[in-house]
Amino acid sequence: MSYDFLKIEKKWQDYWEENKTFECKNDYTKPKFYALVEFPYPSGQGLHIGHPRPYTALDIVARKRRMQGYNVLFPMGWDAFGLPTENYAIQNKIHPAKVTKDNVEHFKRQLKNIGLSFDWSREVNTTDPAYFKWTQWIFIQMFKKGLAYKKEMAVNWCTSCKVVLANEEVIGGECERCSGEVVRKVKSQWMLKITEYAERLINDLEEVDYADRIKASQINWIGRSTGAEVDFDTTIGYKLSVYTTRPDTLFGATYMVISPEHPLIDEYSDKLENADEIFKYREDAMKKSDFERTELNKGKTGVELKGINAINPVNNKEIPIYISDYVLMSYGTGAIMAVPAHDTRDYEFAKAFDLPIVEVVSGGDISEEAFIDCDTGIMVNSDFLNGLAVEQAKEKIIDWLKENKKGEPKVNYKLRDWVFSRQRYWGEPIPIVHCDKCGYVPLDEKDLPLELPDVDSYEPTDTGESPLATLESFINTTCPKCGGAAKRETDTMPQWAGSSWYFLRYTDPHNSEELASKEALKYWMQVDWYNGGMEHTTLHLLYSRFWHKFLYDIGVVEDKEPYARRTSHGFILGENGEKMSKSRGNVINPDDIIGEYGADTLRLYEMFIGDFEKTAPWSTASVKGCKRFLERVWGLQDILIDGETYREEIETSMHKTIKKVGEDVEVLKFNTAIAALMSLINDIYATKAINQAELRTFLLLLYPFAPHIAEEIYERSGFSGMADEQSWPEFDESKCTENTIEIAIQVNGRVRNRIVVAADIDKDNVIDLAKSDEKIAKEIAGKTVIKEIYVPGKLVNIVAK
RNA sequence: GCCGCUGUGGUGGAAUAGGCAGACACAAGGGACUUAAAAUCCCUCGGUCGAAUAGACCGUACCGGUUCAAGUCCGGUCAGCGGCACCA
Repeated sequence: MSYDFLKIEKKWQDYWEENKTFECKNDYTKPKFYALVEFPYPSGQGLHIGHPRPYTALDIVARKRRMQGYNVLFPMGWDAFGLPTENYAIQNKIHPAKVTKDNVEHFKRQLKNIGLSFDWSREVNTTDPAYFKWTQWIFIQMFKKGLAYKKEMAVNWCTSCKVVLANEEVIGGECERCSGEVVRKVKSQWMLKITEYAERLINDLEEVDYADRIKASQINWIGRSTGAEVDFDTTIGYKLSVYTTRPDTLFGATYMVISPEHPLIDEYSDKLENADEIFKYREDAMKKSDFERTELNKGKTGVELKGINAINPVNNKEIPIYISDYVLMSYGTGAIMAVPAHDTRDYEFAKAFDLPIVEVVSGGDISEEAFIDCDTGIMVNSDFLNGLAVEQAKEKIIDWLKENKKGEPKVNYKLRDWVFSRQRYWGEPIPIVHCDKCGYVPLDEKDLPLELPDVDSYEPTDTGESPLATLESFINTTCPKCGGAAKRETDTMPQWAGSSWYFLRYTDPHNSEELASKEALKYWMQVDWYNGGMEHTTLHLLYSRFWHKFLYDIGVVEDKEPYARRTSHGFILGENGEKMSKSRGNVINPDDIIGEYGADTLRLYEMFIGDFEKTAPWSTASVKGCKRFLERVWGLQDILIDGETYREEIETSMHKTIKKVGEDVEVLKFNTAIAALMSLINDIYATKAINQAELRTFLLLLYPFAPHIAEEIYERSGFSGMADEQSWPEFDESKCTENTIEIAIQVNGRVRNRIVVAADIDKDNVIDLAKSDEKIAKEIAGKTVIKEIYVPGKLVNIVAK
């Protein structure tokens, strides 16, 4: 009987579906485990070979947890709003809902072919009105709390997608999705005040178990810095505030710079002697995209504000003010004090405009470059700060600023509010109307969901308006507050909206009264283990933490943080080590691999390919190794003998492997767990037999990794019940070590021989044995032994001179 | 520039908390079986010297240090990957 994987896999997949094997119990008395993988965007291309890697990993965890007695929630759904679907719909003149439905079906079939143990009864879809009703509901709650607001602002506009992008979606001046050119455009946009949560988003990372690299990049992205806001008087009476992280260098501030958008320019244009020149500079700067403005190695440009000077508060010296595009309106106050001696950019600007450079921290050579080092410098040319170290000077100057009412300590963040509107069709409609009398008014909650209307054309418009804006019947409505005529918001939400809370919906997906019941949320949350891509660290992961914290604040959820543990997988690259893509011609289709080698082989290979957290190149040749292993597993049936306890010659191997596999799964070392199973099967074949007790344990260890073959052999061997209902095997620590061990004997750190000794031998005995060994005796003859080291179970080192 | 990560055989990768480097695989070579091929099984497989499965030396990007002992710790250098980037 050969290993007919196609037949076996089909058989068990059908069985699991018919018997609803993986639907989790609504038994809230059992211990729970919530395993979560990021739900995919169901693109037209179908499943990518990268998808099964994280899915299989948590499938292994989920299956193991079920065997360990947990009530496991391992759900799956669809993050289905999005541009590719909309674009496909436009090109092919099919409704995006239909495209979505087809793609979902395709994805679902592919996922089922991998044998993942998802609870499909809890499937969610972000484009389902019954789902996005609650996305809209959350938005309205945010609006009511003042966290959603509309603002006229310069935004990132993708000229190709014809849509506004969040800062997070702009990569090196290009659109994250289509690589199209991104320019600045002033538009009125819905914004979410994520900045209000910046501090908590950093601080609460201490409460969760995320991989360090994930925490680090979130902290980096939020970009907290501490310093002071300092007020400078000007010769026209305007108070010019700046933010600085180096208030200690205040005596070195020899000029100031404001950003081109700074309100001072319009307010006091009549005082400017060179207003024309300044307005011209501003116009040029506004035309450029953020990327152009911040492009590397660009020389500093700017124009002096003639007719206005600033006054340095610490020494009352008059200093000039410049306008320059290296100062951004969106950070701090949009103005800076320039300390050229101790800031690289200011240094560069001062050199270009021949401005004075005054050293206030000694220790560098300011004739060569700005001196930045805060740790070693001593204050000079700074009156009452002279002689202090930088840190002391910071404290002292802040005290001085407070006393003299010239400034105060201040914390700043790089994080900006989240641009939340998109001018596209295929997204959640924003449930707000604009009434001339009442302003922006949210829909009544009983009128949710606000569904997408049917339109003839989903085409984006060059005017920057949503396709919905052309639909009079949709736009014109009545104000929920006053009943008067009002107009609907026509922008839709970004793709990140639906994924910001989907993990909550899984706990109670069919609830029509609430986003999920209190009991379900209380029982299932937090997510115990969430795995997803590194690329979502500063987008989805941060956004969903923000939403969850908001829901915590309004009493919907009980935990401050949604995810107790977050891990990240590496990408799978093409065989040539490059990113897989159609244009490179190195795409591997999971369906092909399953057809040729089977789902169990695919699962095993994706886990065996390398360190789970690192990228790994695909190798079809190596897939065969995993297939061979499963063939050998199948072959165990031919050498099966009777026996209800482990045979002596294999006992230690059995116990060691149970321990190793169990531990490795918990720390993402799936590759070495599989290696351990391979070693065990090699040991078993070396004995030319396997007994029933051994086979049963082996199958249970294999089951989470390769469930179809494990279940099949389990059944054929006549063991009771199903593999997935059995308890995870246990090991006996005392049986994990051999009775006798081989230890290495080193002389002066070099291995000279190996001897076999009893495992529990003591130091004196083993060293006597080592020294009496013929080779070792020869090595140390005529020398004085200085030191004798015994590392139990490993080696002896004799140091001799 | 800043933050994070990585550097080990022909390849993917192992190596608890400093203790025998190269587990487990892939590829390659040799052999068995076969009319033949595939599959399977057995053997070899870091380098140099060597007839050797005797033995010795070298070897975890590079230079140095700590230690009885370093892939692992410390200091420095180089290379690559990812992220951020005129953030004051």
